[in-house]
Amino acid sequence: MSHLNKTIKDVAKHANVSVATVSRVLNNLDRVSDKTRKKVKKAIEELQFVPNSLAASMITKQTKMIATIVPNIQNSFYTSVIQATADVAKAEGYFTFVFPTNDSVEEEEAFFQGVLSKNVEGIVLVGTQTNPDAYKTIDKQIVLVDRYIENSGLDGVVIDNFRGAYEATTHMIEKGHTDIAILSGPTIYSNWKERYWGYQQALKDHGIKANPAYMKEGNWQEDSGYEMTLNLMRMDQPPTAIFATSYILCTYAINAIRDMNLVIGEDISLVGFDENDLAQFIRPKVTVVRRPTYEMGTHAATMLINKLKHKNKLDPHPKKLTLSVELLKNGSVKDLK
Amino acid sequence: MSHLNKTIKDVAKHANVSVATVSRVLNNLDRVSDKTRKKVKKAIEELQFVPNSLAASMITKQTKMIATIVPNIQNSFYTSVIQATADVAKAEGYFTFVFPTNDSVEEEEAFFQGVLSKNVEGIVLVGTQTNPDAYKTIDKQIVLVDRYIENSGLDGVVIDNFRGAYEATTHMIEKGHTDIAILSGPTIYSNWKERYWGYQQALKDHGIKANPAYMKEGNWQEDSGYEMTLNLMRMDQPPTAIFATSYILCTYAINAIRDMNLVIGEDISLVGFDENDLAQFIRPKVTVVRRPTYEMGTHAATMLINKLKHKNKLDPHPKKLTLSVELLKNGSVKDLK
DNA sequence: TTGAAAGCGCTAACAC
DNA sequence: GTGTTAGCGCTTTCAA
Repeated sequence: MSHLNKTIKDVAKHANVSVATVSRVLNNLDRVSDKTRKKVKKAIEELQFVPNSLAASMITKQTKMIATIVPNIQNSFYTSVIQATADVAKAEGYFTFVFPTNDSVEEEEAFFQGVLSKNVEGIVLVGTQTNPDAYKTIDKQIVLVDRYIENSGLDGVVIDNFRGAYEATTHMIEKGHTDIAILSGPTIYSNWKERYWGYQQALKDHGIKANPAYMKEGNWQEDSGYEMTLNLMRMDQPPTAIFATSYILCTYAINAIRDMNLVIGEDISLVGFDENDLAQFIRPKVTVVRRPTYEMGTHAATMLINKLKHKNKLDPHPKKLTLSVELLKNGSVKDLK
Repeated sequence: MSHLNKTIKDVAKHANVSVATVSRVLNNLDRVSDKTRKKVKKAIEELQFVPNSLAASMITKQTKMIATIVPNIQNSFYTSVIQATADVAKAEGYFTFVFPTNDSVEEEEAFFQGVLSKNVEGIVLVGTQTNPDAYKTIDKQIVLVDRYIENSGLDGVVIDNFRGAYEATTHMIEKGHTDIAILSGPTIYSNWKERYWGYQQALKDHGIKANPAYMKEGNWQEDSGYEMTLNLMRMDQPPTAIFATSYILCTYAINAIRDMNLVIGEDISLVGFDENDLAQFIRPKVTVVRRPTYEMGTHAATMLINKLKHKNKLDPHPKKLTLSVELLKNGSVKDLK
């Protein structure tokens, strides 16, 4: 903020009008004569005046700023969401703070403190918390993405995790697999929990007893998928199929399988989550549960901005929008029949 | 910005002190007795008061906000830079707007307008413009990343593109290759231009005449690398080696090569830029020019924030920081000797 | 159609 | 140590 910055006052003086008039021109308000308007615009031009929207915010109580909070900004799922919110925000004239929490509750809270004092109007949040009351004290509009919190009273955009996992597992079962492993992230989050449930339900519905040794829960971060896959394949009776329930887990599973000199779709069947470079590169392509990642972001951002625009007539009922998923059968599941 | 928000005045009343005292406590200023401080803190707690840092900004001329502007937020190079600036900003108490320009000058300018009115203090910029005067009117601290503009008077963080390309090309030549193609992005940007120069210089220094038909310039976006690779390999005399000068170009080159049923390191040699999932997955691993992407971001953000902190004693000489690169010889270049 | 003036929530002299 | 007060740059009544 340069000290040399021109103010509305300078413009007023330069154009020989009052500050009120300049403000009217700036905000395209009515009741300014064409002549005055032109005069003011010329002055603005000549002084290279840039209005200080912060000062305006103090009065209008509108900052046109939102925040997008995600665990990580290098995971392609989250970047897709960020891209989407950025696009929607751009179209609506909003500016977006982006913040990675590293899935740390402390980092998230610290950021909340700071960004709330900046008066963001709302937040698109892939949160670290799972407690229904966790975000109760945040007196801002919030839309949760991917990880929903039941009974929190918050709006959210999610996918049909249960069905995605159910269909993926059923697909493997129908191909003759019964020894099906699952690589999961932390099941404290709704997304993982529901995928886990879908997997279990599919097994149950087909009369297959779930084998606890085949169920691996890692952190979604980094390379846990690699170790888990190695461990699975080194069992006395390894699974014949693996369901890797995230983009990252799938990537690491593929790497582990390759490093063991096993062939996907032959020695071991694999179903992943989300399309990704690797899963689409190898042949046969990996069968994956496809979800509309970008659309999740656009819906979330749109819901948020709609709420900001219609603050007065808010629907008090929390809305959870569930987008459907699709099983892309690409040939990485061997037919055992 | 809720209308119900407490203000410093409410706190003052509640604690039975003046607003000045509350302000002092808030900013950890001296000369407040322990007793008063405690009283104020208690009031803040009880009222759940969140200070409006925008109001403070108006007086202090400090907003603690910066912007990170990149062409795209789904490319892993840029996310690495964003992650880095976010990390540095976080450590320094700054908040970061993130904005993708899609390499559109118009979008970039529109964003500048908006974000400048929000009084960001500085900008980390992978810009769309190449004109030395392009950013002259932006009265903010700017640090360029990756794409430097000579004679712009701006600071920047880049890598030694020339040397990286020179060494990569020399490596191929030393393995006996003379028919070496290059996949480049838009050479209007310094990074591509320098890589192109490095490639040409290496050929020249080894007495190899450059073949214009082997030099392909695409847009860095999307899939141009795929088409370019196909076209190269369909030539009457295709190259024996390809230098793909970016992470994306390399990824698409790999896909194209696979789709033509050619074997990397055997039928066609390949050198890429930046490590990436795919280049590291396939065997032999792709030889790449490795650059410190995250460090580019941390250096840029650190330079920026240092400048913001020491505004008064600014070094008037523009600083260009060049980080070194490293050729990771991974075996995708066949030895023709 | 325009201007004067109050005030958004806060900081920073300056006084006591 | 603490309080009073002017004012940051802007919008918004209210008058003219």
